[in-house]
Amino acid sequence: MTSAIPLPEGVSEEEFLRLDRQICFSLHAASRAFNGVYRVVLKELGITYPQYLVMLVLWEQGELPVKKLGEYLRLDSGTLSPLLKRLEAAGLVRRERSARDERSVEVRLTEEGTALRERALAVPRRIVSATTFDVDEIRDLRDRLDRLTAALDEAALQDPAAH
Amino acid sequence: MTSAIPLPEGVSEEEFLRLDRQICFSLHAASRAFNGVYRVVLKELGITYPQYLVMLVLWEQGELPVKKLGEYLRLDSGTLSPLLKRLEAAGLVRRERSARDERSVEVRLTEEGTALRERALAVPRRIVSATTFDVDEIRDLRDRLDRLTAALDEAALQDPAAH
DNA sequence: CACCATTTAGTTGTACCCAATTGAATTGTG
DNA sequence: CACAATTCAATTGGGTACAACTAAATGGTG
Repeated sequence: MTSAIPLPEGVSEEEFLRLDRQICFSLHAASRAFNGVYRVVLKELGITYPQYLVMLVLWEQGELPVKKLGEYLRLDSGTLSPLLKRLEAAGLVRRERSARDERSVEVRLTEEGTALRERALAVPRRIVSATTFDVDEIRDLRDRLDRLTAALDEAALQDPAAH
Repeated sequence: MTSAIPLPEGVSEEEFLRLDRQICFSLHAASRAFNGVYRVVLKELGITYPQYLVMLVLWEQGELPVKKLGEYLRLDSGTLSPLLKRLEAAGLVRRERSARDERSVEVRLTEEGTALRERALAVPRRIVSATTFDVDEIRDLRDRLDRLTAALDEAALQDPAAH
């Protein structure tokens, strides 16, 4: 059984090409544009955007193992390990092997890492403001993107088999 | 003169934090999810998603200099140079210094590169289908993302001065 | 013609991102 | 208890992405 194809029959291959190109370009561009604004805003904090995402989770959750961090952010250890080392080198976090489970590494904030939160408080307002979107538009866009992500993740799992 | 802040006064800092987190995370996730689907679909063509974007432009435009390619894709030479070398190593493109202007490098398709288009024709349909979005939804999302990108690009230019 | 700013690719260094592998620790089963 | 399967972090390798820099070529301007 193939997955549902919600597109009308009468759409030409050229039309698909245009649509595909447009949506991918737009998404790619938006992602990089966001990154660009974050680069500017976070430069004064001395961290990158993915590092900021990690800090957000730590500020919210306190300490937690690399595994959990990866689940929250959907990143694997190949991405997180070097990133966390850089955060440790910057003095913002500490990494310690768990006593209970020697396989696990606990990531926790240092004094400095905790203190950084104060300076980071102004970031979201600046970012949201930079979008020129109002609260409802942002929520709406977020919902659409989440729906898109769910569909794509689903397809990535099923497609290799469907070929 | 500061840029317009379209947000109501009564929104708390915590609310901004949530919004910021959600929209950034969702965009990040969507971008990577798209990349994941492309990875799966393009594996049989032996190219990556950014390489596919380059091929799309070449299939459409014929030959063109690295500079123009970068303008179309919003990528600089630091990204394009190694990418194009890989496409050349794969036998899909050739790079030749322009006779008119020795600074410029023309990128053109090989026989093999041109031939690949046939096998790539099925890609857009599969990608669009994977989104489960219909044509209107895609166009609408594209428009929102483009609006977002324009606003963010604008902000990235002005923000350093605004501090 | 000589000088200088500009244009264009390429290189280097830093940082993500993912696939695949490694190695240590833990858990489940007989 | 022994041993296989699993879990978890780290590492390695290939591929973007961008900033800063280099180097060659071009195009004025005096």
